[in-house]
Amino acid sequence: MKRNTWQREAVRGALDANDGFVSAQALHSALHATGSPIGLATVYRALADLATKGDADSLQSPEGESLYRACSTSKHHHHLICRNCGLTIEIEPHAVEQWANDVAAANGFTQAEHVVDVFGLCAACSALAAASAS
Amino acid sequence: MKRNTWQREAVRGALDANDGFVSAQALHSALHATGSPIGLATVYRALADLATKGDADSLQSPEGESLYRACSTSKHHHHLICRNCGLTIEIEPHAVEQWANDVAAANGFTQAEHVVDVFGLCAACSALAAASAS
DNA sequence: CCGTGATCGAGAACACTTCTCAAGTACCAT
DNA sequence: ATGGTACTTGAGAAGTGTTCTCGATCACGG
Repeated sequence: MKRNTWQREAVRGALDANDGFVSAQALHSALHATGSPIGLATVYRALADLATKGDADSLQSPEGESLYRACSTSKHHHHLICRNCGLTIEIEPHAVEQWANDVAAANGFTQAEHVVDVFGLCAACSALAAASAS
Repeated sequence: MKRNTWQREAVRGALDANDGFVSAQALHSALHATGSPIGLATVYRALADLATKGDADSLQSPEGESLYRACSTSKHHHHLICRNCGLTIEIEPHAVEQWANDVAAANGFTQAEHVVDVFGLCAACSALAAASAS
């Protein structure tokens, strides 16, 4: 039995308000900044729940943090993430899905899951990088 | 200036002796098991160095550990990893490389890097899972 | 063989996440 | 509306993995 608490709503709201991936800690800070006395443990729980229900994506940042993002669809999909500004674009990798399954099957693997995320610099950040590099 | 110490050799050796990805902690334990009094900090340092020089791959396990693997080639490639036994197969994702670049370019991204790893159950572990599930 | 300074190692320090448990409270039935 | 129940919360402790500190050590060049 799941209850509807304002804390859960707050977490979901904070996640929705954010375009890119955010860490649990950042989300907690953000919520506190708005005056919510929500606890860190609760944020983690809420995020875990959202991720489980498919309402949020989670991935590991290279630094080892767990990052979360509101997910408009619970369908399987992947991301194109700007390394600099965090801008995230959802992508639909039909080809990759197929490929991953093929590769897995060819090697006798079952229950294949794949981690496919593309990191790069978005157009804006690319321009900035080029400018500062010159 | 880099020195050649037996500790570094030991770490590299232990990594080579292993087929799949291993955690830094596991590597440290393995080394201790062989009698090396090597320190955990040193293992981390050596692994970080190897990864930096391109002699080792590193990736984050879903649990957040850093996993390392000796890398025969410093060429870009990906992995098919058994979730159960750790068996790792290197795969050559021509199609995916192309796709990743296309997607990145289509969205104005530059310097695209991608994380493409497929997790699953290898043939042997699949059989085991099926047997225990029934 | 010596001196220098990079490296080692044990443990402390850190960051992130999960767990504990008493107190609070949303929900259902009445 | 009221009461009971048990899920949820929150503060801090605990746990885990990684990095840092710093004196001691040891590889390497001379």
